[in-house]
Amino acid sequence: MARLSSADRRVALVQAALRVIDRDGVHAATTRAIVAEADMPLASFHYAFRSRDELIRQVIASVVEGEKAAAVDSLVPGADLQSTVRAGLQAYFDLVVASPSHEQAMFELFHYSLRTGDLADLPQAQYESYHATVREVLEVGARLTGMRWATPVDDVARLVVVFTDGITLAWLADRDADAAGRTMDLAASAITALAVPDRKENP
Amino acid sequence: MARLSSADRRVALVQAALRVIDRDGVHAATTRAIVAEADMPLASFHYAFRSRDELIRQVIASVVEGEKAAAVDSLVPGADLQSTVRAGLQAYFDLVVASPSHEQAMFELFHYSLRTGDLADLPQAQYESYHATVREVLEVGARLTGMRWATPVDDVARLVVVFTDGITLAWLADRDADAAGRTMDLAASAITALAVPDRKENP
DNA sequence: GTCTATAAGGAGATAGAC
DNA sequence: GTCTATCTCCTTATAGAC
Repeated sequence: MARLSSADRRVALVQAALRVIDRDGVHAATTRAIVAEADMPLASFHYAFRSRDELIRQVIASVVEGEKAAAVDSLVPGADLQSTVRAGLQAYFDLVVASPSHEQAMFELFHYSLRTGDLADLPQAQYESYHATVREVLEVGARLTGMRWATPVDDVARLVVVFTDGITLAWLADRDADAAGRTMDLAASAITALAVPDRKENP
Repeated sequence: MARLSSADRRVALVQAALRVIDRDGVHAATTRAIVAEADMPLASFHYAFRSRDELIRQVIASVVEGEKAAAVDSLVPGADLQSTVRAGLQAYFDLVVASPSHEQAMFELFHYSLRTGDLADLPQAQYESYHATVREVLEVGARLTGMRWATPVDDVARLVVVFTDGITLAWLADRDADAAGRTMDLAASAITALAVPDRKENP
């Protein structure tokens, strides 16, 4: 194997850290566990990162980007806005069920940041990114189904994230996919109720 | 100070642990930090509890009880169901704002349990307790305002917990109380939409 | 540049003195 | 019964050999 550049080493460590966190949780992501996962000697860690928290910061930036890509993929236009929203929620939920520990890891990273002085700026940025991403999806979804949001789209986006977080937590606790489905039905209705037909569509 | 019985010692340690967790997070709640908070020698810890996780189990049982009491207190009947629900959400949210790190601690304990084999049974019990408590409040709230739930009350209760969890997480991230208020407005509407006038009230 | 070896400190749990 | 002193293991970080 060729020697890695410093930048490549950082990327490899971030990916290894994410694998460890997904598998065993944030508290298990020690420098030793991470370098073992990346198959590197321990000293390489502090050659690439100043501290463990500097790596965690990169990990969070990386996963937030990943969520953004996943959200955009979730837009599968349906017959009307309600079925589009319901399908989007289901697409997200399917990801959660496929890798529950990844979603757990997202929450753990969030709470770890809240408690860590050096990372205290991350939670706000994380949720701003979520809200901005969902807002874009909402705008496209409404346009594709001839609707517009009667409530400020910022507030609708926040509501959607509230739903996805809450639905995820409840399912992580009881693994009741049927109940989660019923909550998503209610959520899709509540979200769709905030839109009205777009008059500009048929002038 | 008189010597404490074994049972009293357990209670004192659980309360001390909760104070440490609220203040500094679950990861900071080491046996040493807990006995220091309780002003006891280190060895007392393993005299009262077999392991740290056995204490954490007690802490979770204790805080879940606390949430139950708080939820019942949140029932302040208003003019109609919607304002009653809105006031209940606000009462909960006021508690979050008053002690954010306590609500953070609840989430941390939840995620810690999910990752810890010995405690893996707790998250489900924790959410069952939440759902049961909210269900009772919902039933009383509907009755007091002459309404009944047209959707199974179990599903409504789950939706309410989804809202409170999601609203709390978003506020912990951006501390935007105005945005949280607008989400609570939307939530109160969505919840109230699931109830209908109770025909039996005026036979 | 890279890695072995080690420093320095914190963790849970317990042996054994009183 | 109670607590001091300690055991053993694991952590982040770095010094210094190659």
